Amino acid sequence: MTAAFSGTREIPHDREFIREGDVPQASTVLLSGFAARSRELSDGKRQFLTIHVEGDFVDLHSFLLKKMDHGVVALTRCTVASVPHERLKEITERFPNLTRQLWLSTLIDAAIHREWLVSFGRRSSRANVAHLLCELYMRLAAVGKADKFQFRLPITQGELADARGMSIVHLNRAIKGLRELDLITWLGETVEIKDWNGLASLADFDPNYLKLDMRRLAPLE
Amino acid sequence: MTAAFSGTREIPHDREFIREGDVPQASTVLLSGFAARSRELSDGKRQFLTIHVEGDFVDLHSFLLKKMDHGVVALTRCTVASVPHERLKEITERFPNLTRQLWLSTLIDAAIHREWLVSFGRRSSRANVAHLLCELYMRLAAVGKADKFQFRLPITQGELADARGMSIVHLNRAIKGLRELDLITWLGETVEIKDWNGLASLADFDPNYLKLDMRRLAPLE
DNA sequence: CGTTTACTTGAATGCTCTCAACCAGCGTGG
DNA sequence: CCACGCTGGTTGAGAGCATTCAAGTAAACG
Repeated sequence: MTAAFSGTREIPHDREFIREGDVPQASTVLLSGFAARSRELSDGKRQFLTIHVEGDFVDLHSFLLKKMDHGVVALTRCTVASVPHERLKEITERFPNLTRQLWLSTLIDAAIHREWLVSFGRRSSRANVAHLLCELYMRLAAVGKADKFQFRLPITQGELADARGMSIVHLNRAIKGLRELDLITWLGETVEIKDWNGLASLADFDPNYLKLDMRRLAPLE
Repeated sequence: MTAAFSGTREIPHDREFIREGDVPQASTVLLSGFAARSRELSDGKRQFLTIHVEGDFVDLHSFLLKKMDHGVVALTRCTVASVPHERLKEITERFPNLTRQLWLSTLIDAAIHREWLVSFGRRSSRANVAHLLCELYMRLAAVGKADKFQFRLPITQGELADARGMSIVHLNRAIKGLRELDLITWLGETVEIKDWNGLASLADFDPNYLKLDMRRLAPLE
């Protein structure tokens, strides 16, 4: 049923390919690259709401929510595919199992939001950053893009700062802190977690919320 | 189809009636009172993830996510009803429309999470509090529990602080700031928004995310 | 090469937290 | 009836955290 995808598209780096206020007629799956859901305030400040990795539906919720309450920006070059909402409607009419799988996928998005809320509200800046690294490692490993506690993270500190709700400078110092604690190394674009247990315990990280065991990599196969 | 409710229950004030780690066999609807989804960190800090008002499903996501990644605590005396997951399963097998309605309800939860993320990450403390007041006013008005820019909010500043990711003292000063700007009054348990436009513009509040027009008050009628 | 982009660091400012005290209202028990 | 203790709200002060501004470094690119 890869026929559910109507052709793939390349998105250049830095392009906001879905905009707040849009009413998409199709939902978009990220096939490669990194993207972020993004919200901008009237004073110009930007907040990312999730970082997406390959295999993620970036706006499945627009199927029912209609109008986008945030944009989606390509943090790297991305390739994406679309699933028309009409097709999703058919699925919900005829395939309850698949429907629940799609629903589950949006529920995991919400679980990630909740974990970020905890990070923003109650974790120290180091723990906040540590938590994101743990999350990304687990999610990337689940799609074969991380291994042996290493992964490529080709996104800037400015973008990471927008993902953590902090300033660039402060994010930088938080990373420095993690390095000084000997928890990670970060050379160029590759992150290595030197001490997973240490990092996870600093971050109070429990991977259960990601439901990696329940996820199907390609929900529409 | 109110038969979907299997009897109502009273929950005393302050009781955590769903706990992190639980695997509920039914989902719970809040029929009256205030409740909050709550997560506790190992150092004892607490973060609320949503405040629920009457009419809300507090853990519909447990139908598919199975294991709770947070608790739910009664902020006031509450009355709740349960919908067995078996019943929900039937609905997803037989009633696509209803299924989409339930799915939508969890998508709105996620939209609220996103708005909180923006508040925590990028809004000033005053704007953060202002945004919550705007949100609660709109949601309470939608269920007939707010009117003429007034509503009862019978929850403590300690609880509000946990809902905003800040300390009690700082929350108190943020409220003080809103009072000094002549945006609100707050006498005992009743909040009055004296200047809706002022409050909403300080908070950068746009009610679209709540999808009040799409919501059915009782999704199971 | 010179320019640009990203990372890093220092310093000053301002925001937020903790600690501590005080006040008001309320319910309890004497 | 009043004294007491409890809870919740409010304020002050100091310490610590995070932001901004600014400068310097390094790698990437035309």
